Amino acid sequence: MQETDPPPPEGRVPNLAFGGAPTIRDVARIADVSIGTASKALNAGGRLSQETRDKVLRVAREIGYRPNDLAQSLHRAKSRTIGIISNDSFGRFTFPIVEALEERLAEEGMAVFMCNATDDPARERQHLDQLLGKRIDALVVTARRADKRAPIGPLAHGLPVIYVFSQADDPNALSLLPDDEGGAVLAVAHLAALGRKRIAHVTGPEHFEAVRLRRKGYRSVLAEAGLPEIEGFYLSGVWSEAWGREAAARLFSGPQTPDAIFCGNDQIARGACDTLREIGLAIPADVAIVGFDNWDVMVLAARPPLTSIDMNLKALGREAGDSVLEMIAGRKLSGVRRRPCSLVVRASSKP
Amino acid sequence: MQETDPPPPEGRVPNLAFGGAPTIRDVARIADVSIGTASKALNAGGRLSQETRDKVLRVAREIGYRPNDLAQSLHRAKSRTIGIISNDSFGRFTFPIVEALEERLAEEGMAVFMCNATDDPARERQHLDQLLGKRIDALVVTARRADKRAPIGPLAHGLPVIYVFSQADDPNALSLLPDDEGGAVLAVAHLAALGRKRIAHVTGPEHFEAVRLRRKGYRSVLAEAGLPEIEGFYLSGVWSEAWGREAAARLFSGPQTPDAIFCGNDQIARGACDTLREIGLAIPADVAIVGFDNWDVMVLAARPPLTSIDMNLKALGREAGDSVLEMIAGRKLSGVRRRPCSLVVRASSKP
DNA sequence: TTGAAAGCGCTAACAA
DNA sequence: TTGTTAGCGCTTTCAA
Repeated sequence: MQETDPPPPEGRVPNLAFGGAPTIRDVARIADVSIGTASKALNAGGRLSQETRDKVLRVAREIGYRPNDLAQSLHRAKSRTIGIISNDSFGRFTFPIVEALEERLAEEGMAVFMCNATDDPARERQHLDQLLGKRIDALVVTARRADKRAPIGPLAHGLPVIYVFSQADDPNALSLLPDDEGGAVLAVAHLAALGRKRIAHVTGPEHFEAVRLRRKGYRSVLAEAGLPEIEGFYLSGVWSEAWGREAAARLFSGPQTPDAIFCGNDQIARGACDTLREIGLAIPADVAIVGFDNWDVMVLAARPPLTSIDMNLKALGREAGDSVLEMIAGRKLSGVRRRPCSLVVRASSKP
Repeated sequence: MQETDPPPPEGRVPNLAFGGAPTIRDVARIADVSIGTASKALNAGGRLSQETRDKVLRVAREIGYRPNDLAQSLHRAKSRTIGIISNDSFGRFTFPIVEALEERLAEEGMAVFMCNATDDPARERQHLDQLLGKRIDALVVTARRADKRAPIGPLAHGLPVIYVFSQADDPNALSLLPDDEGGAVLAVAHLAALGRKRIAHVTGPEHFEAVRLRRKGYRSVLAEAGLPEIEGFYLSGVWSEAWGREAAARLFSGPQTPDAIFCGNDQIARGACDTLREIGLAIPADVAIVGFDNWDVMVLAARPPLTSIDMNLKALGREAGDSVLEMIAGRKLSGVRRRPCSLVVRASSKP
């Protein structure tokens, strides 16, 4: 490779290491100062004549010098790098989180190694090992999981670990999660405020903690508003449109029919809408609908567009970034933190 | 932090660097050999007595020694790390690619830095700079882009760069893309083989190269099959269900009506299905539909489930991984490579 | 104000 | 078979 490349400008012969990236030694040699002086100039520290400083900086710019973070890290015993292990294949939920987290850390000059383990413990183990080798400063574990997971490990002594959108069976760990129960409360309270009296809840599989929490929120609002929990108005199934369609059909074939449905996700909500329209019921006039996730592709394409609960995953990711930085700075954080959801009102529940 | 942690087992005092991670020096000291010997034992090289080798390995395991990749990289002048810059916010298309790429590289013990630039040149520049500092061995640029992008740069001398699902105005670069034209040919040929004679094409905005290529494929099949290009049967709009619904309505209000529609993506296809069903047309009996992307959420929820073209993005990502490895090994690769799509037949076009 | 040198953790060439 | 040492690129202390 080196042979076929054109010679570097000005006849200088850079180091061959790392694709010929110039080192501080090169800078020092060309600027005709010592390495120590060059370092001082480049790091804007210490006492140095303006002249020397300028000369060094000019040379550095000219030859395209970029300090080698590997060497810096080695010296500082900090890699300024973190690892993320995902078990969701970086899916729909993990993405916004990771994106915001990466953005937050990039602001501080930290970089992110991303690893996908897809729920395979062996791969998780292998990735973790690799990350430890890279001497990451912190580890973030994320996943779309039904329930608590086994804590990751064993890890380096004192390595900060944060579980986001995921929760570990470890009292010393920090978990960041959306407040599913609060989100459900927002949704159902909204429907109740609309004057709806017969509110049904169609949701996903109960082995998801989120399903249980949202149901809890649903029930608490009913109780508080003095609304009845009607037999057959709670339906647990799967996270699909097909289930939403089926569940809606079931609801409207019973002795009592709802005037509002709170759905466990947007796909279910959209399915429900389709069935209602086919039955000839008007949304929201006859039945108001609220979904969960605020997934643009679903809520906007549904007819009518869906009111939904937004889990504010980007905010969650950003906060995870903040926590990572705090923990790297030495603070010990632990416990489960649940962050508020928000209600986004659209036509499916417009008053 | 160090004070509050329990003392390490067996009263040993590990180094304080990198959170107290043991070094090869620790291993050597405890195993009572020289550092060189320890290194030889750990790297399974050189001549060494089995006894010494075993002793070193045992100690290493006991104290949880993991070589410091930073130091290794510094020495080897190879970071065994690559960077990915995405401009798609790691969206629906980028994800499977990145996932497969990461998986492929992880097999070779390489790690991946992920950076999201969301089409902001300043952030892209900043990320690139950071990655160069990390001395990545190669760079992958990915995006959901309408058209060719400006080549990334300036970069380190000789750094391999690969554009995936993205294309740069740089003849020396390697681009990996799905074969949009070929995918369209698959779709339309399938419809023609079903005996359909009046095939329409509803698609996205023409400033997407993919739209132009797919139209080209569509036309070539029509020409080859001796089918007419009927006035008003090509409709370019946006990538949404709403446009699919509208376009279908338009198609069926004209003087001539199609017996098949090839859609530029699955959302358009799904929208078209909805309109057809409302008009009272049977799919595929009256009108056969084929989508593009094979996006599970769409194709499975549509009624009927959609036949679609799969861009095989995971394969693309894996191949990108292979290319990265080749280029790191020194091979120069360049040019635009388009990889085949495949046809996935479902009810919307079942014979 | 500038230079010299030690050391971060590791590998590899050479010496013993 | 094992030990010693130089050096990867950088920062930092100490000396000049």
